[in-house]
Amino acid sequence: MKFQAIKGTRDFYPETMRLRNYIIDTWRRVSLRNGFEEYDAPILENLSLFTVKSGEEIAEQLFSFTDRGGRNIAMRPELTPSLARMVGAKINALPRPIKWFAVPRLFRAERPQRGRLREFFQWNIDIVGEESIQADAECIYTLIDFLREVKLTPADIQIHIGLRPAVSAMLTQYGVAEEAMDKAFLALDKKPKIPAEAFETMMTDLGLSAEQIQNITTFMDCPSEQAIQQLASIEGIDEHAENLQRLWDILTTMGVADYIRFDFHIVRGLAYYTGVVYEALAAGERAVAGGGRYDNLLQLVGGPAAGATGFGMGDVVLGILLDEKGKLPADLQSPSLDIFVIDAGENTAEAMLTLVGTLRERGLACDYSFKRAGVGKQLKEANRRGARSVVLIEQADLDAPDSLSIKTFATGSQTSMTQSEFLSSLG
RNA sequence: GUGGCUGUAGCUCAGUUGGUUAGAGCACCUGGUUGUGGUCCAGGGGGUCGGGGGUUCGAAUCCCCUCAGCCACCCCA
Repeated sequence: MKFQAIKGTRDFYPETMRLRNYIIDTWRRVSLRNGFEEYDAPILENLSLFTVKSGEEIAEQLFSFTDRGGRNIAMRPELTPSLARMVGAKINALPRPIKWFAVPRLFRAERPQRGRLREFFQWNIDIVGEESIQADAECIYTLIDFLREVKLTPADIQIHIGLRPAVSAMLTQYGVAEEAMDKAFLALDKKPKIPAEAFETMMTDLGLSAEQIQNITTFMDCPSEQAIQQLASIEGIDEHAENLQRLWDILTTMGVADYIRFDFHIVRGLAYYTGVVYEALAAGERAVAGGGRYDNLLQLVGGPAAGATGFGMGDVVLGILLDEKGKLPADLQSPSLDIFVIDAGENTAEAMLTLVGTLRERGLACDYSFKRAGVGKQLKEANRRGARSVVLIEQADLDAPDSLSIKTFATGSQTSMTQSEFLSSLG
């Protein structure tokens, strides 16, 4: 074979396309029922839209090219800068609240590995212009609503919620210098995955004493149930602590608290998060979803001075998780047709085409065999094609008594009727 | 960018210490069961053994290079 798909990209044959559609259709359905509106932006953007936010080094991690006019063009690695651009252009004309979702196709020039490809789809949920924790709660609720929809239980996956300003204040209170803050966050992020000694070494390297490290460790390892009370020991974050309590109350009232836990290890890489941060984590997998509040980001990328909060969920890790947990719907295994029409009589080929046309016009997924074969062969094809029922045409005159036989595969039952009786039975 | 593992049919794999025309199951296609599907039976197509070079009388098998895939690290928007 001379050509193959580009590294890190996927061919979607019908079988895998059904999976992709299932995921995206579910994202869309859940978004809409939670009151979000869909938007999208171009796949191609100016390279500088991304470098202004993340620095020049980001250019190494995305696909870009120079067009014939000498402009630097990037294939978008994320959607948020485009969102900022779009919102910024019409900020005063947009009806509030701005609850938007998108399912962009994204590209990143990274080396592929489990759960990470170079081309993928990502569900984005964002609320712009609402500063209150209610907006964060709404996003997290929508995330959980999706998890429930795809049958992932609290035993399968948990949303770990952190609070970046509180952790920052805690680290300062326990002796971490301002210039060491980024490295301290990185250490906290890694802490659950590395040995305790390795974490202590990292913190010692930041100039912390054993006692300071112990204070930090004790704070971090606090159980979720005591996380909010514990915040009282940190100075200057009363407002954040109240927000976290409010978040808990909202999600409890809405009946999804069993999906969440507080976990201050969650700090999420880049520094632009300004409030709650969270990741949907399943055992043994990288994060299925991640997000938080980013009140300064829109302005940073040239957008309006408006607060925002939201999350992203990639299709790759999600697909792996659904597969391994056995949560993929069984009907993804085969194609589906409402009705397969079988030419079963003498000179009924033309009547078959007539009926197929009528059924399709009524909006039914309907097909027939290209081959003029025996009834057995046609039934075999109907079964292979995933038809729920078949209509056997017994007589060329579709209005004659018993001209049609209707057979339902699931039950094996079969009854005879005329075309008009059949059509009215469809409702 | 760094490191490890793996490449035989569309998929999962077998292939004896290097030895004749490289096999199986599944999938696919055709036919049969003589007007009723899933089962079953028979047959068929499909591989320059990832590619290139080398050793040898002879290489899927041994050596070198290369490409690809997977996994981990870095990073994670």
